[in-house]
Amino acid sequence: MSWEPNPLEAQRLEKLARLQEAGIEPYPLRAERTHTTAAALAAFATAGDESALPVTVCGRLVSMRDMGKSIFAHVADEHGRIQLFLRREEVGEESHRIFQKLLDLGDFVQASGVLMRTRAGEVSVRVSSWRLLSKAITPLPVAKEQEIDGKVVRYSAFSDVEERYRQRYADLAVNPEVRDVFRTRARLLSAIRRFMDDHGFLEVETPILQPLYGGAAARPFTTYHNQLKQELYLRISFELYLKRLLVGGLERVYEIGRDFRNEGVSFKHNPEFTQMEFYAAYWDYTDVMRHTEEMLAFIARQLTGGTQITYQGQQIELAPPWPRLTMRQAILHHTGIDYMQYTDAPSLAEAIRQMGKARGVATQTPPGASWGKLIDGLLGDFVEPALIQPTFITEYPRDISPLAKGIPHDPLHVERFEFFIAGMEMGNAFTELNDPIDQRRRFEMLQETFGQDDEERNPIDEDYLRAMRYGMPPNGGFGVGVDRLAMLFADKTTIREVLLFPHLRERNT
RNA sequence: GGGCCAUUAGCUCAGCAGGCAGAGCAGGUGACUUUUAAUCACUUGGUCAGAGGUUCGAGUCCUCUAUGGCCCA
Repeated sequence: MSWEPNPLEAQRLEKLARLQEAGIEPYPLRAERTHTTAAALAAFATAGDESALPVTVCGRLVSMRDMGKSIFAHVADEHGRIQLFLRREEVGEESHRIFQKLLDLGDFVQASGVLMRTRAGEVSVRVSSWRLLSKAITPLPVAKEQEIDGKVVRYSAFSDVEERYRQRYADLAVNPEVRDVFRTRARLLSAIRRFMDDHGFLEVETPILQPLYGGAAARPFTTYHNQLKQELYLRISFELYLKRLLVGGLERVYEIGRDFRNEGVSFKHNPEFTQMEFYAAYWDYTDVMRHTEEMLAFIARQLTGGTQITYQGQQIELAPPWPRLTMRQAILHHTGIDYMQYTDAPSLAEAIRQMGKARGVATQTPPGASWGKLIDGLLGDFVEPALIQPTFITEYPRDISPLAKGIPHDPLHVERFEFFIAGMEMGNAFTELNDPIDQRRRFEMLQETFGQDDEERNPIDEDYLRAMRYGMPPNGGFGVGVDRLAMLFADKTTIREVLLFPHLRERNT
């Protein structure tokens, strides 16, 4: 796709040429700045109105009011904006003329002068000299702002969702609150790291390109290494590599990184997403639960100062302990079905259909769905949306949990939990299976139970089984969707709002 | 995968009963010696998402396609 300047861009290219004719380099090598806009305003507040404090500020021109012999303009930098007050007699005829005629909103400038307060009361830089730092050719969708009772009201803001995602740079440039979302996200990541590091976990990085995929029920992206002549997969989880590290004697490990799943895109799914997984030797899933609730409370305190957050108008209390409910209790409570009365898939599917009919609600009983998948479906449809306050759902069906340790004397369940906040599944954890013989059996069972295209069916990873045969300490493992946590803490309802560059379908224009 | 809705100027949006494509902001020209959504005067700007159809005539009605949003699966 090549670029054909539109009329507005052509005008600016013309101005660019005239700037160059006037001997002005529109993209100079260096800039100088003594104060950010926020620092300048703070310094003025300290120094007082009569201080005539000299400053040099840099930023984008975001407003301009030409009064003839003087010009008022605002420059915005990352954290704020400040007004420039530019007078012809102070900067000189030519400089004034160039500012007036050849600058545009969106241009980066550097301005030096002393701080003063205008008649209208706004702290401003009384400009004695200025320089162009970067000429903007394409006009930003600049909106006008007005401050009403200390709140910034923006008019005609850039708000087309599709364009905001496709041109996130423009979105970030003109919608400062979008920048805040990603600051929140960064603080979330840093809080997670601090918490894990403080609890003796080692941060590691394992392969993204894998010869075999595994550790989750998902379809992978496939790629190819030309020189090795080898098919490779983008990882769908970190699990099997992190657990190899426990075999190697690293007792507490975690990884934060990208997983890739070749599946649908929705308000809570992006083909690549960020996951945090950890594994701790000598822990079981109850230890993991304790760690989980403490971690979330820690994150909340780091981000907000307290453990209570507001999500979409709902108060959510993250302080431990969180309620724990077995899968069986949860399903019974929300659907009236005690699935232990139907311990095979056909009878459970029938019970679900009956319940749906009786309640007049849609149910999902796809043919061939295993017992565990049916239960998981009930959880997603009837329980998950109701779990607004943080909740652990425990004791998952064995047939959908091939990497979790069974519960003694219970052939149908394993020591696993998922946790839910704001009606969203946030993470998944279990007492990890460390018996290599049982693990092989479980893998083989999946091969028999699930069809070739079923997402539950992963290839058998013989190298992983070999690692297990060397002896793996008992351990607890955990995975959390970082994007969903970011949604929670940024109070956003779609994953795209917390991803800088969310995946969108290609557009052929 | 299915249903509904949307797509009009750089941005935000009108336009419906089929009859000359509009507004505000941004842009241009000019005025203005402290304005702040500055103001005032004049003014430029469009493949009405794309393709096809109905019609004397389509931004408006129909079909298909593309992209996005919401709901369902």
